[in-house]
Amino acid sequence: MNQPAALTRQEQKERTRAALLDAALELSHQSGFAQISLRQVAKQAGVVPAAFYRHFASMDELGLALVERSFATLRRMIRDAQRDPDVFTHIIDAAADVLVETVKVNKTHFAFVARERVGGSRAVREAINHELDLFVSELAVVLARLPNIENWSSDDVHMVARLFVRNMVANAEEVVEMPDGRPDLEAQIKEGARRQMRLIVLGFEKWRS
Amino acid sequence: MNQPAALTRQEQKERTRAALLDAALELSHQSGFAQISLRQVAKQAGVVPAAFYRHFASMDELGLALVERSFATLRRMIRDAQRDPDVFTHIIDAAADVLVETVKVNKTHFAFVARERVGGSRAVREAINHELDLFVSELAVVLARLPNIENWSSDDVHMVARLFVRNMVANAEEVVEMPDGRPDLEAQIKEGARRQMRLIVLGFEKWRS
DNA sequence: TGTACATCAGTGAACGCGCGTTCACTGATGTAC
DNA sequence: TGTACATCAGTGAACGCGCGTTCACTGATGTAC
Repeated sequence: MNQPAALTRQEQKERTRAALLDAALELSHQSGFAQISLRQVAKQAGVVPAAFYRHFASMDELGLALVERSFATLRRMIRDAQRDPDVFTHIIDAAADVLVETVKVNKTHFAFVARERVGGSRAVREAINHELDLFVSELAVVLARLPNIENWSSDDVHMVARLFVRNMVANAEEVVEMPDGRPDLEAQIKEGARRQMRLIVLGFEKWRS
Repeated sequence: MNQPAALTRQEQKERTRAALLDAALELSHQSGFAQISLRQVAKQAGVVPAAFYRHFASMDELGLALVERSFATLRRMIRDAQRDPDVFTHIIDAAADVLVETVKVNKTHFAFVARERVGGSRAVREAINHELDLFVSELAVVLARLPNIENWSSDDVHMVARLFVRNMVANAEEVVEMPDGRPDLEAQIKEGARRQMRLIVLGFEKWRS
């Protein structure tokens, strides 16, 4: 009969930090990160308000940590999608499925990004837009390998990547706002995303810059 | 030498109401409507906090009045665009120009819509999304008259209208965040909007539901 | 293994502040005669 | 036109509350010997 291994100080600190991040994410789901207070976050995480300062200097700093965590999820999504060989043969159906599935599983992260991209504090907003720009560039690299796009100017490829990311963000917003237990709505959003992407891709063939 | 005509009670009340709305719009430009306080709005409008209640029961009610005012601007835009005969011959260039120009002139209204659409309180958010849905339907009616779209299903026309409105909102966000006195950036956004719309329209010809 | 000291994550009380809301009021505008 | 009363937009003081931040503290974990 061993004692349950006591946590080291470091482990315990890490847990509290994670609890604060989770608390902020959950609370901001209702009303937006900018509306929640340090005291609410501390209470939800089960610590006293002053303890907050052992982990973050301000709510803004916690917000930036959340941006980082949320985009780690997004990057994992695109990396997985690239590894899947179907993506290049059935790129559109795959993208629609992956989008809806990933967003559903990581609802809180996507909701955070969608909300704070426009409504957040300056620091949080800028961090998110920077990450989205990086994301557009990554997608542009993937797109540049597609048959009809090979010879486009890099400006044009970037434009298409922005068009896709915008619609991805917009569709993610819809999934996020979807009430639970409505598979019909989910199918509808997925179908809409698929059609929009198909329409855009149809334009590829005839494009002249 | 006449006395300057004294304002009637009604006129004076109307002025204060407008001052409160303007104050809220201006203050929310910095940090978002949900972050500003009733007291800040009253101060900026030059009245005592208690006077606020002679005009609105709460900040939420003022927010809904702002949604209404902002969409009146948007509706005027689309109505003007339809009256212009060039719109059907050069629909894309015209749309890009009208978009950028109108947004520039009505920056505060567009900024309000873009921000509060996702970041606002539930009531404000829902009011904006409802107005945007109406806007999509209006645009669908216009699009249905275009050559390659005539025979599409109404579902498909709606899908395209959503695609356009989404990109319009996204482009409006960019114009709103554009620093003053950067005509180069403005031209860049306009050109980007134009290309995206052209790409989408190219897909029209080949579309099979 | 045992002891003495150092570290430091989390505590709890206190602070001054801006908040939304209430209330009785004031005094200019409006109305009836 | 003049008078007496009614209306009501805006006032100013007061309230209780949650906020972010500070501070000296506690006591478990970590370290040196």
